Amino acid sequence: MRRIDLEKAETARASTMRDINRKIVLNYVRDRQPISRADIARATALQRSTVSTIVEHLRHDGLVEEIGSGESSGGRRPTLLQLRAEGVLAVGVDVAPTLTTIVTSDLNGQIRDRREFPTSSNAEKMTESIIETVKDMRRRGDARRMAGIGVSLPGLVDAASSEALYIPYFGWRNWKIGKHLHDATNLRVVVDNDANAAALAELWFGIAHAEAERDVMRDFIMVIVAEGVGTGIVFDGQIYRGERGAAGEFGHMVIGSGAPSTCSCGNRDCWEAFASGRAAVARYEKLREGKQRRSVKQSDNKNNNGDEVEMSLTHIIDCALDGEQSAITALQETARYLGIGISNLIVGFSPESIIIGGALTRAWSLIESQLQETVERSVRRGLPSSRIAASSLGDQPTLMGALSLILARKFATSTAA
Amino acid sequence: MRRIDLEKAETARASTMRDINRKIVLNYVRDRQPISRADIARATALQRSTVSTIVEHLRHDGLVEEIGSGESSGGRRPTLLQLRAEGVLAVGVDVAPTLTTIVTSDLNGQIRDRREFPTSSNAEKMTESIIETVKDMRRRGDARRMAGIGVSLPGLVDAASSEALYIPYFGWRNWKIGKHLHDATNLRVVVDNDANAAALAELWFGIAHAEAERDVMRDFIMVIVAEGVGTGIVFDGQIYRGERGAAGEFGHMVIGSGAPSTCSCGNRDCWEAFASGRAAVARYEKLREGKQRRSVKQSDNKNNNGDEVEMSLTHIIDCALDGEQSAITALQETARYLGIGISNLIVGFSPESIIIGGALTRAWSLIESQLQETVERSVRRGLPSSRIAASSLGDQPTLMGALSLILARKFATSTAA
DNA sequence: GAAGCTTTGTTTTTAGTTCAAACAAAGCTT
DNA sequence: AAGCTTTGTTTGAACTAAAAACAAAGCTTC
Repeated sequence: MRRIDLEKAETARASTMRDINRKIVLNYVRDRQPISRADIARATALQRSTVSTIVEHLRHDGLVEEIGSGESSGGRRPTLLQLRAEGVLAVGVDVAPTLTTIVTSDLNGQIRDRREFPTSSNAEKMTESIIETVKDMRRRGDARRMAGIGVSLPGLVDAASSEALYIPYFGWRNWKIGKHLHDATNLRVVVDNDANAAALAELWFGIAHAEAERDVMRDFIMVIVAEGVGTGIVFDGQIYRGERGAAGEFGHMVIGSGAPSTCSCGNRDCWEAFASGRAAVARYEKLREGKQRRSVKQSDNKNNNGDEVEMSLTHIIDCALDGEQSAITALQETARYLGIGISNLIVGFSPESIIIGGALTRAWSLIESQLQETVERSVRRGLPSSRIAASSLGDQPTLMGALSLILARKFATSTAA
Repeated sequence: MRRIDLEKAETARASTMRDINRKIVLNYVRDRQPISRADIARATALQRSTVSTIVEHLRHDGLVEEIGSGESSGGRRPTLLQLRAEGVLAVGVDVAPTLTTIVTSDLNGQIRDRREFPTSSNAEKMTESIIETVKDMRRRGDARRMAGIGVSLPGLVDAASSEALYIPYFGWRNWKIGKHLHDATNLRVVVDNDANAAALAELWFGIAHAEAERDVMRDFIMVIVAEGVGTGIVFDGQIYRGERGAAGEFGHMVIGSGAPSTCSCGNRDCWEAFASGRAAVARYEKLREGKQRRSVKQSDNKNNNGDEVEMSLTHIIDCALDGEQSAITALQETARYLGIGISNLIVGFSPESIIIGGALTRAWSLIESQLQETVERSVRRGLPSSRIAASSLGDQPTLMGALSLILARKFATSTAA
């Protein structure tokens, strides 16, 4: 039950009807491939004749293809259909504090080409490197099929204007990466915050997609824990962006006071100040009190390159996985506060699940029980408790997220009406 | 850009097209009344002929009527259309801790009939009283036009089964008010949490509706502050309910420790424990230290009738409005913590605005600046700050909410596709 | 005040899409 | 081999909105 937005609502005409049904059929092919026309007709309650004409269109557009016939169930054998994955290439650009990864993938999210280089703290240099890499991939690949470039950034992004408003890690402001990339390549460019992008990837390529039996998750929150803490909210199968695209900054919610580190916004009582990689580093340092081999700058100036801080979270996780007690303690204490924030989200949203991504997930085995326990204790009794899980997208959910910014467009319905 | 829910998606047929366009036209009539067919055609880009046939249907259904002709702009005079408000009657039941209000209204939300009685702490007695009142209203009114009964409750509600899972104020559990009301009246019954209901009212009958120029708010959060703290989330013109309808319990998010009162869930670090009417009462008591005329039970047992606690918030507000300093201080201190929670919501959602409702709003003039200031200080610099406003629905937003549960259905699009 | 222009609303025809039913193709069962 | 089942296509009907023509009613201007 939703209120119509009269400013944006589009009236239905014959083409609307067609577009809706084509999208539905395309999604059935994607989700249940291989599948026959008759199966689609049964599942959608469309007539077989209608499905046939729709499939004909989809084949003509190069999105669907026949792959021979299946087993007979007592009559004519069905003709099986699947996505024509090679029909579309997407480019994904994942800018993380230390490493920038650029890949191309097909419609199924299968990666075709991959490049990596260290992220520079100089925004102009980054713009150049990204453009160069994409151009090179284009030369070597099939440029005609490139549908667009998705860019995932660790900061505040205005998705509408494809502009990075503020990247705290490097202190970049108003980085117009979207415009630059578009001018250089003439491709569609979509830019978003890393947590939003990862949430989108989880929605379209995550757990639910893998386990065909389970329903697709449509309400969940993605929490990216690395240098900072970012959140991406998925509501009713859709990313929630809020005014000026600034939603999903739950990392800055107040959960107490006297945090071990400062937040990227300067406060000391944000969730991020308690539960980020930076917080873990601060705890580890305090535990080792001067004994630590590697000195770590407390980042309070913008524009510090900060590689050491990021390295340190990686380092702590390494030590913890090696069994070093103070590293384990630092991580578990961080996980406890992570749990408090997650409890807040669960209590407020009652989502189907909370998905954790980012550098911290490498220590998942060490922190999972602490996390579960904290949430268990904090969530109000009687309320349904949501599942908490590490991202199913491997170690780079944000990279998959960058691709999803382009790929999801091919299957999603428009926002109108 | 949303992912299609294949389990629920309905394919488009001719009737889908018709239904969409009828809803759009109906909403134009509602929002811009009086309006002519030609104006609707211009605004929607539908052909005048199409608008004519749609309006014919809407008139036949008794939802729209002609009210004479308007001014000519150089040609034939337009025939003006408006909602036929008497076509539909809705019943709204607002169960608040002290008072239960039952009203009927027309399609425009104009109240026609009104009854009130003190809320009893006995659930069965309440069921009876409500049924009796509705039946009586039905006898005296035009029963044929009654479209349904909306019920707003201060607690955890499963909207799908129309059952109150838990009403902390009275300790009621699994109160099947929906089923009982439906069995007794054979009308459609919709039950929801008070904050959700009030949010729905704000969406359909709130500020934006009154000021025709401004865009309709489609992303905001309703915060109801009375005995406890409840939140209703509106996202993309739609109430967000979450798993098992348990969303919107941000009152139980952790924002610190050592609150002046306990939360209805028993914890002492929930937002509600810092910012509810109960918290204000505790602060006031402490400030007056035994001097207060009226002793107030600290409610920690369920099933305490608790009228006195609710009376006390009213009482404190009265005193504060009379200029009593300790009452003012207690309220402002409460407002400060209210502000912290609101900051969290703003930072996380970046909604267009936060709307405050409930008993506390009577003290709006005393707390507004404190609230604004706290939020100003807490919200991260650079992020857009949302507007904070008292509900525009008078002193009973939840009553309007109860009506909206039925009325909104007449104009809203279905969730499908 | 009459002719011509403008605006509104209706009527008629056309086009696009799905539905429904019949048909053709291909395989299983007995 | 006959009959049944299943799949996919063909053909015509039904529904809806678009487009164009028309009718009604008012304004403007000479």
